[in-house]
Amino acid sequence: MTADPSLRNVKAWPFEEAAKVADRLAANPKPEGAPGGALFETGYGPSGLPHIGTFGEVARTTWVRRAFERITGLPARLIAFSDDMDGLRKVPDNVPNKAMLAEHLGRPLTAIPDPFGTHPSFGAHNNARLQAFLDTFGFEYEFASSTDYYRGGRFDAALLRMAERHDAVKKVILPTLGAERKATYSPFLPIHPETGVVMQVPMEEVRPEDDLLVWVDPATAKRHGTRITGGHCKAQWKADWALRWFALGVDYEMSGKDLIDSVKLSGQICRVLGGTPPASFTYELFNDENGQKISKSKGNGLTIEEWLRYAPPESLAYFMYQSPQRAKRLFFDVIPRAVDEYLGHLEKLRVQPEPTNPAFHIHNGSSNDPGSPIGFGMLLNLASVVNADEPEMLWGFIRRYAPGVTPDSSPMLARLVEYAVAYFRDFVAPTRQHRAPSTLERGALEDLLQVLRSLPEDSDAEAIQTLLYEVGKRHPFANLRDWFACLYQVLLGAQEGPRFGGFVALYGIPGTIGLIETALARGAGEDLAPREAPAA
RNA sequence: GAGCCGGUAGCUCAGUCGGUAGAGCACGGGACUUUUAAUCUCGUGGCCGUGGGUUCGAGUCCCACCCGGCUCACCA
Repeated sequence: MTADPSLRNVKAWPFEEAAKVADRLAANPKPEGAPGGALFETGYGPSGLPHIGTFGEVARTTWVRRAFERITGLPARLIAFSDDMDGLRKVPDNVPNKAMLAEHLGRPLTAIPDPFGTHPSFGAHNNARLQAFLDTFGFEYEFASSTDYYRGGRFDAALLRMAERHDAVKKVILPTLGAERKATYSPFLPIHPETGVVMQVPMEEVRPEDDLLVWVDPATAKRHGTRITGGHCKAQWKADWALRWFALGVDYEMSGKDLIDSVKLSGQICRVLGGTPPASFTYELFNDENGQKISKSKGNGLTIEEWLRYAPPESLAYFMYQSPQRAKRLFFDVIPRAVDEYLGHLEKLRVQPEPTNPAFHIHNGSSNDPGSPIGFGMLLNLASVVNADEPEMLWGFIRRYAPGVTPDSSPMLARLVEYAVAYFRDFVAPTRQHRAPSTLERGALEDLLQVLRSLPEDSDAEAIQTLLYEVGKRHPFANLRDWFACLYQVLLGAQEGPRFGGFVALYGIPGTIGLIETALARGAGEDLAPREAPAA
């Protein structure tokens, strides 16, 4: 890609961030022989599974990466770094074989059998889950395992440097700790040679010249000597981050605001080691619809599975693009708007690619996706109106609204129709209240039933509509509006609805007959099973 | 205690380089419709948290304060 330095002035945060990376790289050139270009990192905790925030972080980092490539014309790599050598602190509650895991507490995740039995270790299992997750979205990245890096010696030189400057490293961290933790703190966490546990103990001696850590097991009072290099110890969190930045030459890493202090302290340690910390970017965390924090126990907020059940991943990417440094509320109601705003930007991108356009970043520069001639908000309304429990119901109405539009000509619309139907099934249908018909209405419905039964199945909407009026007029409704209200409320469980002739034509005469029979049976006192409510 | 974000229409939010205040929803009128929905159209609605400062001019930049939310101070 050819460099376009003018892009660094584009008022879009990925370009602003990329300019920071370019400046950092210019001021801190890679050493001779090292791969050129910039290194971007995203990191993952050891025990958690990928979630909506994981998606956001990788998507956002990717946008900065691409912007960097456009500005500088230089290559850029993204490593997804898994801290899989970390000790297991507690047994997660969403896994099998908890008793087995409990026996391995404190050991590196890669040294613990996989409770699912599908991978060589628990760490390998989680790593595979992470990669599978990232792969479903087509992210480009290089996976990095902390354990592999430690054992493979990729951190050895940096570890020895940290040993040489052990006191200075401790001096960064100690002032931030309480008295209790201060007494036991060490940037080095040796792996216990007998138990395999990642030890949090003070170092008696740190001897870089001998590649040796000397420490005492508090449980046995036994002295141990552990090699610094080769994966026999790992670094404690903030030191570990700094070590990684220093050893790999990371140029850019973003993180949530909960890590502001860690970024600061790890940066200081990185400098103590003789490196320059990466350009950093702090994003805000998401809240629920009431502006409250999202907690798994409360179940508030929104999972990525929920989002992707009701809207395309591009709309989630767009949501993530928007104001990453503002605390945004993440709950169901933001989805339709995100979809429609995304569609708007997609349309503009197709016509004229502009680097300030969010869709420019989401689609890496351009797209010829024709988008959707109908907005998502409208589709959701329509789905409710026409009782769209099947895509074909929506398509029937779409064909009349936008003639010539088909799933082939508008693949995006075809996807949105599926999402709208899912929305209707999960959120609208369960709220429908089918009331029983009055005596008057019962008579009219029975009349309609006879009429429909004698009607050809391919009767068109207008013909059916005419018959509906005739049936309504045959019965003493105060006005015809009441007749149609009866149809919506008794047959569909809704207060309002579509022109009923059109509905019957699409829903099918046999289907409509079924609706009426069900309603009459309900009115006769039969106890029908309520529609099953979805898990919200 | 330290730090981050926010406060703009009834609600949810946008507001670019400082230049007459915007959208969606809601509400009201109209069109379409064989008196029914979606849809389309027009409209009502603002001390831009408060006070100061810079400026010819501030929602926007600076300072102070008030209110709300979140995060970190154990681990990662």
